[in-house]
Amino acid sequence: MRGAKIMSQDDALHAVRHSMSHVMAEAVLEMFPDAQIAIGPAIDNGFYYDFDLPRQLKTEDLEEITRRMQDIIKDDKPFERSVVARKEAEEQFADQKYKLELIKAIPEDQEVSLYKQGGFTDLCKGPHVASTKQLNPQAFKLLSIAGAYWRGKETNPMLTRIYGTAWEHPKQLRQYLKQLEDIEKRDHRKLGKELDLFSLHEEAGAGLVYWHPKGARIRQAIEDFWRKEHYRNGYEMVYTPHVGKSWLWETSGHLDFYKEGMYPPMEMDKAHYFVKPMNCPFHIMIYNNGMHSYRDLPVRWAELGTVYRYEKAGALHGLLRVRGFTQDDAHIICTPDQMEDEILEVLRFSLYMLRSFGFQDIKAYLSTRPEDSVGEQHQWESATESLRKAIDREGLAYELDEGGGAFYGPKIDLKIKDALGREWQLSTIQFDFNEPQRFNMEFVDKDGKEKRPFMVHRALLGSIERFFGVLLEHYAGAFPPWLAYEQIRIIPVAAPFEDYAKKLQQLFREQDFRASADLSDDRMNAKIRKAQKEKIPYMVIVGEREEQDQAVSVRYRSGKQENGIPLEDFVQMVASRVSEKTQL
RNA sequence: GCCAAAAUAGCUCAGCGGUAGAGCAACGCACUCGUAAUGCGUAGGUCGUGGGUUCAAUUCCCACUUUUGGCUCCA
Repeated sequence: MRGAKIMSQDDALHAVRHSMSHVMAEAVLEMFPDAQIAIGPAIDNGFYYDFDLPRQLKTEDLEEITRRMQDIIKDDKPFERSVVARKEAEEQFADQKYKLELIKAIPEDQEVSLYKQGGFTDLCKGPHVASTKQLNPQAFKLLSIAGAYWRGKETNPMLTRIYGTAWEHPKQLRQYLKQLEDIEKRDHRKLGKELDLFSLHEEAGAGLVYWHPKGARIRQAIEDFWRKEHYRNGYEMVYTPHVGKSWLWETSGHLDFYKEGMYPPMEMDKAHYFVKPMNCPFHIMIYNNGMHSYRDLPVRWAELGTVYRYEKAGALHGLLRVRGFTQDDAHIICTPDQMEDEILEVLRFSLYMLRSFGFQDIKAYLSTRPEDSVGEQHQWESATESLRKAIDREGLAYELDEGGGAFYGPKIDLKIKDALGREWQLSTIQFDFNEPQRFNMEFVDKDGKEKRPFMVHRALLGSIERFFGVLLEHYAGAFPPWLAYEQIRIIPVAAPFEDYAKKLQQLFREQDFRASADLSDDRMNAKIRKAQKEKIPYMVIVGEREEQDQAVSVRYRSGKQENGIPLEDFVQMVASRVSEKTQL
């Protein structure tokens, strides 16, 4: 389930949800006495239970399961906890292979507890509500049937998972279902279609994005800002090819470690060319093109580099998971003693960028050395330490992901929370101890000796496609004026004022505003409705009064309206909203 | 890739063994209008693709493609 939490998961609610999953398991066992049961925990907003069933479940089955659950709840069966010997538990679940596996996995020093309600006993740590009567038969809903591998491993059998949501009161359930609807309304795929921003075409290839003119305008606004800020922050832009011969990918190690993520090779002149899944080897080619003195470092090279990666068919999702995307990539190549400052600067820059787009709630995730990895231990330690220091200096909240780094280096990921409280990973700052060595990168140090530089990969927005999708949902399509594909729609109240409308359009365009006049033969009301549905921030409505006074009447996207604003005042107001990047 | 559901006009959806229907959008005509839909009319679909069953398939069955919700993975 992708869904935001409405309330913090207090223990009572957790017990309700967990108990609900047991009730569901009882109901399912009533229907399928031969079913194998796996696990059934409480999760955010609800619960699930995994089953191995004799036949496939249909959506209609959920109705019957629901009815049976309601009956069980009404029976007021107590949840009885008992602690049993391992042997006893194994006898109890003699014909439940998944449960037997779970029992074996319980550490020796831990007690084995069972929970029983009515005719159903489950291996379970608890806790549960005291009796099914404490569950509200009107405060839960079974949401979906999904497949899930036993213990999440692809090689294990696929079980049938039933998801449900459960609350203490029906009112909370209704609230939650309402919120699911809100999330659906904000879905970037829906908004992208409604606002005509982008499309995907099954017949032309899954996971490949087509940017329509309106979407492209917004993307341009993002990219223009991005370039300007990168130059300001000491970056240079580079452009690199989209394909490279196998030598490049052998050297980088991608063909060893990342082959399953790459598009298959193209053959030409007896050589294999691969479409790039990453930009780094190309940036390194530029670096290795000549000698570098320590005086030249750091180099910071950025590129909006479009890469292609094979994603499993089932993983594709709108703009959020695609097969071709543009990273706002950059590589920082520096001496070891520049590293700490560079990291701090990247982190600051990243936070500045994210905040500029309206994301205020930002959290860091620091990932450290995994078991299988390259590089010296002291390198890992100092790199990790400088990442941690930078996070501290910026006063960011962070979580440690021990062993979660890439094999080639530690990293910081930044996640933002959107308007609905959902978390999205955007920025990533990663050390790389692998490629500098593989490509034999060097710089000449003060002592005249050739040494190996440090390299950091970083993407601030992540991928433009993904970032755009997140932004679209965050604003529910109502982009702030600096990003809006059309900032001003001029609407004459009637045909005689079309000339004034055209004049305004010209004037606004000279101010670099994205503006258009609606000269269609719709009535004014219809034009307003249209502009409103397109979520255009400013509607400028003009008739006789405005033309006479060289003024405008403004209807804001919010519905608020102001009449008779002098033209210059309006221009100035919009200009300042745009430059300050504020809403409306 | 795996499990489940789905694919009908540009969009949202109805229909379901006898080769299709609505609303919006588009187009045409009339209306000339002050803050979320003026009226009337016209046109638009080999019902995702390929097989099969049948006298007959958009409808039933199979495969494929894609989408959706999960599992897994991740920018």
